[in-house]
Amino acid sequence: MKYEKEKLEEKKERAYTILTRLKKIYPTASTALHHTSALELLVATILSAQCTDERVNLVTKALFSKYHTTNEFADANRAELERIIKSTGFYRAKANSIINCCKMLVEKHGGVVPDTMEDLVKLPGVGRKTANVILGNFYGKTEGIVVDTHVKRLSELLELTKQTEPEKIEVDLMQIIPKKNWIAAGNILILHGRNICTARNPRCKECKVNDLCPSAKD
DNA sequence: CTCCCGATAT
DNA sequence: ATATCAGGAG
Repeated sequence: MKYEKEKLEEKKERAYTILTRLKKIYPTASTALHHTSALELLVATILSAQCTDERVNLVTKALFSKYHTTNEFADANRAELERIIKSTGFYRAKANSIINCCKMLVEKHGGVVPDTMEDLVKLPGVGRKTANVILGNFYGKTEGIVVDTHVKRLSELLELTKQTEPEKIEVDLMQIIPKKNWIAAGNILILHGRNICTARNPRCKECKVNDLCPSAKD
């Protein structure tokens, strides 16, 4: 709890310095999930739960060559869909989410993926994390910050928040990061989490912001 | 809080 | 063997 007494302004400045330095390492920070439409990004993001983006891209390559429209996903053969996405884990729940989600898109949104947080989180299998990914990376809208397992871990290690619940962490981050950087911030923290600040053996020596991290080890 | 769940690195 | 991977629902 090194930064327990840190003032809000100081925390904002530290966060800004951290993100500015990391931005230089990851200049083109954007989603690593392959997609050519909002629908594809939605499906890919649903599949990304507790699974590496690398594997998601492998699966979606086959998946998107078979299913193209919201209608096709809504009417998909459940067994076949499950078979294709099986290797991403949670495959029954994910197949359910994809099918039910696309059914709602067809029934209530004319088959189009909505571009507001309000509508997105009403979709089955879609929470704030998934909604923020779509809003930020496809529609160029910033209604929040993506808080996935990486952003959660780094925010806690860097003591940018004392919260442990993703939604509360997001509120804290939104308070200390300028809105125009919300999208980039999420993508940068995710990349740094994958490359350097890993969950198991974080490579703190190689970390360019270890001097600003109370959890850094040598 | 638990459950969903396969693949991979350690 | 075990922890972890772009979470969300009940």
